[in-house]
Amino acid sequence: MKYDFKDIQSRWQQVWADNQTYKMPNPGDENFDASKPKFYALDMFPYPSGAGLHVGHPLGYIATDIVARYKRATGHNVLHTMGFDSFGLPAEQYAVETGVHPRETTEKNIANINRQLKILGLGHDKDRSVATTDVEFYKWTQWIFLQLYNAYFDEAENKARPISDLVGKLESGELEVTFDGELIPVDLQGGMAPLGGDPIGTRKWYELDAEQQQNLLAEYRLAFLDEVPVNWCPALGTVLANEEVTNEGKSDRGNHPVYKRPLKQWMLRITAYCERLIDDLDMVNWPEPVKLLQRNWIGKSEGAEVHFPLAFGTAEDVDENITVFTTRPDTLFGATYMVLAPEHPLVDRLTTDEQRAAVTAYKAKAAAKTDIDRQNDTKEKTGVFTGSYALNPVNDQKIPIWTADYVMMGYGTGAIMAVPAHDERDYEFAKKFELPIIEVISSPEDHDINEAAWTGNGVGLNSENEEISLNGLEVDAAKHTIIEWLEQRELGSGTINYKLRDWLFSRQRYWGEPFPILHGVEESNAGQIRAVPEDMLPVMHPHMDDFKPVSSDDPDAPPRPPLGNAPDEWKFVELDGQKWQREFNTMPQWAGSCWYYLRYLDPNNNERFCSEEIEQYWMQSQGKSGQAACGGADIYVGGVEHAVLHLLYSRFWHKVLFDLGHVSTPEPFGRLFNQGYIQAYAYTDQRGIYVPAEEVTENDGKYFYNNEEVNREYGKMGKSLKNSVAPDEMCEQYGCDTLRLYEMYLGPLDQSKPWNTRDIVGVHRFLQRLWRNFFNDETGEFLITDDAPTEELKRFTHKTIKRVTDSMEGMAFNVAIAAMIQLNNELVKLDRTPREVADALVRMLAPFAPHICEELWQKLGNETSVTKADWPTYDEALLVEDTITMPVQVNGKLRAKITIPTDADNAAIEEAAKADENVIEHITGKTIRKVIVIPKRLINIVAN
RNA sequence: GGCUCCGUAGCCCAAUUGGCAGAGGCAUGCGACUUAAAAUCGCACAAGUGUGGGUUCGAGUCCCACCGGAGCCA
Repeated sequence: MKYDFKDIQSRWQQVWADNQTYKMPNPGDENFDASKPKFYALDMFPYPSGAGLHVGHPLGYIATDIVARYKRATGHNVLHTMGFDSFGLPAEQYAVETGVHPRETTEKNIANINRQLKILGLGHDKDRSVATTDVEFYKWTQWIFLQLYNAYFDEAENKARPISDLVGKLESGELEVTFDGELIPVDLQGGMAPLGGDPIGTRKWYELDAEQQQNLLAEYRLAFLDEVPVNWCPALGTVLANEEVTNEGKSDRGNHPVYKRPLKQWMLRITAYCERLIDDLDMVNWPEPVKLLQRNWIGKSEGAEVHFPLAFGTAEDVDENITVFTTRPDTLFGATYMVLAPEHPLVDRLTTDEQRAAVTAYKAKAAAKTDIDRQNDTKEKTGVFTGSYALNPVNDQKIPIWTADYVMMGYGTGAIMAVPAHDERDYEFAKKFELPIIEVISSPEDHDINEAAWTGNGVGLNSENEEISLNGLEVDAAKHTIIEWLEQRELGSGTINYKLRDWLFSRQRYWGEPFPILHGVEESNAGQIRAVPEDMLPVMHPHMDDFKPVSSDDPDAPPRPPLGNAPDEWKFVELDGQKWQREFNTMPQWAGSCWYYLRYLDPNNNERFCSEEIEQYWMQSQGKSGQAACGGADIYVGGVEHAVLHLLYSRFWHKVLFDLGHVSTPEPFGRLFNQGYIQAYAYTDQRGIYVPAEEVTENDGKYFYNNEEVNREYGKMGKSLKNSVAPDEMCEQYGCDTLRLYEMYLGPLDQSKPWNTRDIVGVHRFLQRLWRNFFNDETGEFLITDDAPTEELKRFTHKTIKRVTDSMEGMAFNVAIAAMIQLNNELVKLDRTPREVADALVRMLAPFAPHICEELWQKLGNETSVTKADWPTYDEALLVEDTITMPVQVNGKLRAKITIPTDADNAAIEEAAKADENVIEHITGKTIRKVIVIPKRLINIVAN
């Protein structure tokens, strides 16, 4: 009776499916045991690619599955399922090429991946699975978008609130509006606050017309339309996210040119949350590198805004200021010129007639460049003098104003003060255009300011006016001093700036969530925007035969989203007697993944995206050790490539939902774990093109494909390197228990490691040996005995339980497996396997290899499933030995080993050590300076 | 270029977190089974921890510099 993994595997998978073994009821459901603590095990859900899964994908899924099973065994209610991030470009591209509806392609791919996942024997609650393309799912994605649309960020409370609250405050007169659109609180008791009247003047809400009111609210909504420079790819007919644009400024797909162009787009005001997104990282149990990446991505920098008075042309009289943001206000005395981005609205006004032609030409040239090109440090700096000057507010020096494309409109204020002595880009620019370089921070002796800028620390020099001096001050002290002075003189102020931009949220695509937004198209509602009423959600996709976006070679051609070609019945809606046109943009792929983990909790709820009671049970920390205080999923496993985008976007959405009272925790993912990549050898031919790795043969250390020698490389497994190994084949050959074990046995989960198909046989042999410890291969005789194990084996078993338990807690699955192999190897030496040991081993191995363990569990005579079995416990008393062997060192070198009672005190240990012959030999004639005794570890005698 | 992480037997990895460098697996060698091979089983084999310095009674582990690899940002 051999170990027949195929039979065992298919039999038990069927039983589990029939019995709904992995179904997890919710609070309020039948069979829900409220006395158990909860555990929410979450995977980053996959995009259902047509290529299917390779062995790298399930690495995290298997790990999460093992954790989930372990937590069930240790008495938790465990929520564990898997869904699909199924909107996205490939299905749409396929639709463009073939006319097959993306939904059809998507569903086919999902079915294929579900088939692959099924083979792995993952214990998912299938009834909780969702796909972001499900109508019932994206209904709520649209609903959440409307929550954002109908909310604003209250700076005073540092949280989002319904926009109706803002309207209320405006209507009551609590807030008034300046002509800049800023909101000013009015002291209702004392009337207008500032004595002498307000120079700017304010208006009350009722003084604004409907359009002004709408525009004002748009300035505050968390979802808003704005004209921003975007990556516009006319050939694909869509805007692209930054990560979809290559370093060469071409589209990731198709290699078409991408241009920066201002377009009216939906934006999400994630920048309002910068501070909280940074601060709350302190609450989550995440890998430090990921926290660091998020902090850097948000990019908080403290600096100053400084107002520079402008002199138009050569005129001396100044009537306007320009504000720049700088992180180095301490270098203000070294500002020798200013630069405006070519798009800056002041450029035209500042340009003198003599410079007009040059500036206009330069602006056109800059507009044709990509951002990437403009930021590229290696490219030579370009720029043009506008003919106008500004005054440096610290010393009233007249400094020229230039326009140059190394300054971006999107960062800060689109204008900089240039300090060539202490900024590399400014330095290069100044050298090229022969602008003055004034050193204001001391540099080390070996640094020559005539050769390069000094960007490091130092003390101030050449920095004083009649009122202040920064000379001799360290950088930080100088910053504080100058900011204080600027604030006193109203020449500027200390500010905080963030690198993070608002989130560009619209795409010109078909296969994304349609926006629940309507635009007025009649005379009576022209220019108005309104939300689709909640009871009319979801806004479904229109039926279309042609999915092609309208592409063009002309960079100035307007975007024509595919939904614009939808039939009129879809495009136009009549509401309250007015005609409205639907929004034609769709949401980006990130939208659904921002909240899918909440839908898993309550996937069939028609009333709400998730019931409050259920959300609270699964998301809130119950104060168990290991749970993050901020609540959220108890473990979230995924690749580090989502460190910023997905994880930042979903934290943002979650916080908005939290502020508005829809969820009860400030963070979505209490604990994050990044699994490493699975890597494999890849091979390139003479042209540098990757060839299929599985068809490469080795001969004498050289590698051949089609009899041609190929070059061996190494990298992340995937389609692009043609080095994928499919899990299906591995399961076919060795069974999924072996595959699951091997993936975990490769090495630490968080490290990248190479896949070696030839190594897999090692863990397969382990399972075969395990099987033979239960059955005689030839006779089929059951080898389990009720006789008690020897004392020694009993101790070893308990030590193993401890090792495995500790390893499970630390996610060190490779170590846990090694410990079980060892215990199993001990059993191999025996004729019969004691039931007590077999029982513990099967319980421990079950999370890793559930199929074989279920089979063995039944053979041991159990009537319930091994998936319901408790985790074994160990007896502390059995871990302690009576005697212990301790190494004895003399001057740090190992000289002897002594065996002594475990409970011997330090004096006894020392005495025993000094009595050893070899030790005596090494200390004779020397003076003992010190004796270090570490109980149960070692003795070190220091003598000379 | 900046930041982060990682370098332990031929290969993948352990090492109670500063305490005897080796648990496990692969490969290799020998042996058993077999007509033979595969599969399976048994036994054996191996490095002083990338390099150089420092702290310490004691360093794979902590600190500094360098070398090599991976990732993120520019």
